[in-house]
Amino acid sequence: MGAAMKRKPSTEATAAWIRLMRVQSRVLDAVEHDLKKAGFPPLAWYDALFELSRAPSGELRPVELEKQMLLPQYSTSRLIDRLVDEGLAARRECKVDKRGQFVEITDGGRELQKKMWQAYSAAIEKHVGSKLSDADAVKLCGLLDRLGCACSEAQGLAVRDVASAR
Amino acid sequence: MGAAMKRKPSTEATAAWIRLMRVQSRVLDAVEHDLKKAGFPPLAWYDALFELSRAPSGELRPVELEKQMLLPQYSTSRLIDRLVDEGLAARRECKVDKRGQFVEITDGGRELQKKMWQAYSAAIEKHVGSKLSDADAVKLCGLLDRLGCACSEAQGLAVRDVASAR
DNA sequence: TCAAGATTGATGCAGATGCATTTAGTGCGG
DNA sequence: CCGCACTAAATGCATCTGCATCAATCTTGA
Repeated sequence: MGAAMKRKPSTEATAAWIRLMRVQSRVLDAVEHDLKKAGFPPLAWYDALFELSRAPSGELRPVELEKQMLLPQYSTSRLIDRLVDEGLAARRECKVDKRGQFVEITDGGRELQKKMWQAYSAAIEKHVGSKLSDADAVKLCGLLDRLGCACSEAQGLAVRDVASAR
Repeated sequence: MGAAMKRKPSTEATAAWIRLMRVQSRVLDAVEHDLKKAGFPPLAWYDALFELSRAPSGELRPVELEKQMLLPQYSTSRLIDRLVDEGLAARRECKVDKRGQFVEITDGGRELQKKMWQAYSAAIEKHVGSKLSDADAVKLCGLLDRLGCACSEAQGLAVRDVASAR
């Protein structure tokens, strides 16, 4: 493994990289914009509420949430702060490990999650679904999955459950 | 166009949306990480230097740069501040429109852009190229292009030129 | 049993971002 | 020529992020 292992990407790979960055950015901006226009908080709040809502008893350890959401630890900690400030979640003590805690979604949190899904799903349909046949969406998934390394586990779950999330 | 137009996305579309977000985030993180580990500034600096370097005379109006990079105005303004602070670009007055200015890449800027391309291209190959055949990369491009609305113009250029950028 | 190390979560600080507004200059219609 | 709407770019302010570090607690192994 010398300096020679720094190989150059093909034109095709570079083009795919650029598309991946640009298209994701555009689509995400569009969806976030729709959500904000409808008066909702950022997508990250939805993701957190969704993960909490589908957890047993509606509660998770921050460290679990962190893994699900692929966020850094401090970022999760502050997101929880905000959810708690807004009454969407509550911190509960963890008896078996006093360092830790549980974060439990509140009724208000569940309600917001459901309301957001209305707008969120409409935005996905508008910015993704309407531009791609189901067959093409499947092809796109397959190609993207090859780029993500070990992302299939958490991802697979999320996909299945999001789809049935209402 | 009543409330009924809020249609629900298919399972496939939702899965594609999730993959697009997660995979992009992972791949971008990986590439940015490699770049940072090699001691380089963020990718946005490269993009700006690249746009400047390929512009006629190596200079652009901030408003042009903004359009190329799909960044908000204030963000471009501050990015230019940083490039100028580091001696990678210089602000030059615009005689035909005194509100405006030109931003010109310096020799140091061109040099950094080239050095970064070494690490950047290696990272693209490592995180994208090596995981996808050229044919699959082309397929991925095609599918992604259908999600991005009018992104083809600037994108097409960038792709062609990035590929020949050294 | 107890010290060393690992793990959980919070936080101080510096820098970045988003938003609204400001400053300066252009160009058009009257 | 002037006023008014418009565009270019910068900036004040609040918030958010990343990084390093901290405090508390748990676990391990001698």
